[in-house]
Amino acid sequence: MDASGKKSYHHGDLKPVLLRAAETELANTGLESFSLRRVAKLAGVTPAAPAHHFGNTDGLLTALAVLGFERMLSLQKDRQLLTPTDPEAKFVASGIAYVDFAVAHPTLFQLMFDSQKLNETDDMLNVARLSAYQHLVSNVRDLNNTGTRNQADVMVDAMAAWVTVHGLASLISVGKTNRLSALEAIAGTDRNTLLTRIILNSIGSADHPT
Amino acid sequence: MDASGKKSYHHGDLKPVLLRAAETELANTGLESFSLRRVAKLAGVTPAAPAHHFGNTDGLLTALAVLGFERMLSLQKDRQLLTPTDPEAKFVASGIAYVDFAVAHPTLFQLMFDSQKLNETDDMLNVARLSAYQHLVSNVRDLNNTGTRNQADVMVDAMAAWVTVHGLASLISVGKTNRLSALEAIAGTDRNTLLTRIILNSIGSADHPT
DNA sequence: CGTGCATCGTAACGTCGTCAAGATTGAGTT
DNA sequence: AACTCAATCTTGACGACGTTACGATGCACG
Repeated sequence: MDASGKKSYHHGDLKPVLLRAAETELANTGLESFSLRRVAKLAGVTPAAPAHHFGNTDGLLTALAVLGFERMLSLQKDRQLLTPTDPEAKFVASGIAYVDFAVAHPTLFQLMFDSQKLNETDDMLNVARLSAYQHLVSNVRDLNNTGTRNQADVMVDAMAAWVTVHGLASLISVGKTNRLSALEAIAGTDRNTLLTRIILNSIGSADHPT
Repeated sequence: MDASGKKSYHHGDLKPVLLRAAETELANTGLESFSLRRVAKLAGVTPAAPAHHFGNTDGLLTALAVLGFERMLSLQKDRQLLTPTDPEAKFVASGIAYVDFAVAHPTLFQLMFDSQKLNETDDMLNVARLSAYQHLVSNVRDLNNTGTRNQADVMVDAMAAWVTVHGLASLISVGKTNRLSALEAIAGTDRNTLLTRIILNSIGSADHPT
């Protein structure tokens, strides 16, 4: 578009506009009813325009998932900067950020982890996933106070922590959109206390509060 | 149909046939590309036939999800019958059955927990979900050896266990269809040992092997 | 000032879910 | 045993969907 804001034949920077429109479409109608035509209408272009930038719908959703992974990772890192240097506290902060991201963007979280429409051969996607995973492993590696000696134990602990945090994020976030049973206990006042206890238990940190 | 197996105008018991066809369609093409017309073609009827039995696509998927919950719960109970009377062993067996079901039927598992196409007001669905949840709570309640005194602690432990098992099931099952990073360590020979350790950690059972 | 090419619109195709209306059959009644 | 009627399934159609081929447009570059 030109400086006056009027639309010309060539949009100019349609790509980020399409990504933003796709995110609102995903947030509004969910993943399973995602419509590319509505995204195009939201962006003010015809339904065939996105094909030139993303190939097809899967390409657009894959690019959106990459953005999601990057944003989730940066949220985790930002949250850790507000945390004391205690490695355990940083580890927990990253896990809670994981959950908070899933609650804030449930359908995007579902796209990132549960969708079959993602282009698995996409390099950006695999890089984003790998760096998110490496951040987790790095956090677990810093926790060499308990019993994480060799490489295998670090991997097992990282797996256990990831699994627990992902289960928390998944069940709580779908409880936002759908209606699951009796998960409001975690949404109570001492939410962070509860989450911390569950996350630390996953790696066998032997502290028994109460 | 009549005794000779020929199809008449009235199918007779189309409902279970449609459910079986929907399950194979779900297993073949996944949840996000599920096609009701293909289900009808698989069942040998026209695309409008399912409407008389399930209303619309969401109704069919909801009925299929109910079947999934019932089958998963019976698998958990069957697995527990092959387990010694130790409450902790029974608890772990139920969790591993949860994971095994998700691995055996990844798209059905996704439909049951992550889909937005389910009719949340359906009574059968809510009954099936509630009974599955009550089975978990009952199992956790039997573990009153560690520190599960009052009702609140039982609920928190049940939540923590569910979250961990669900995270395991979710990440491992999507690793079956998609391609996730470095989750094959759990699929090794000592898989059950690893799963047991992770599940028991979730409820703060303080045993440190290795 | 042209020219080439990326960008976007137009028009169309096949598939999708769903609905209204008609055909068909089995079950219940007398 | 003949009739009635409601349930079951088909037919035909509608709008929305993703995708493609082809034409229009205009920016970057010579």
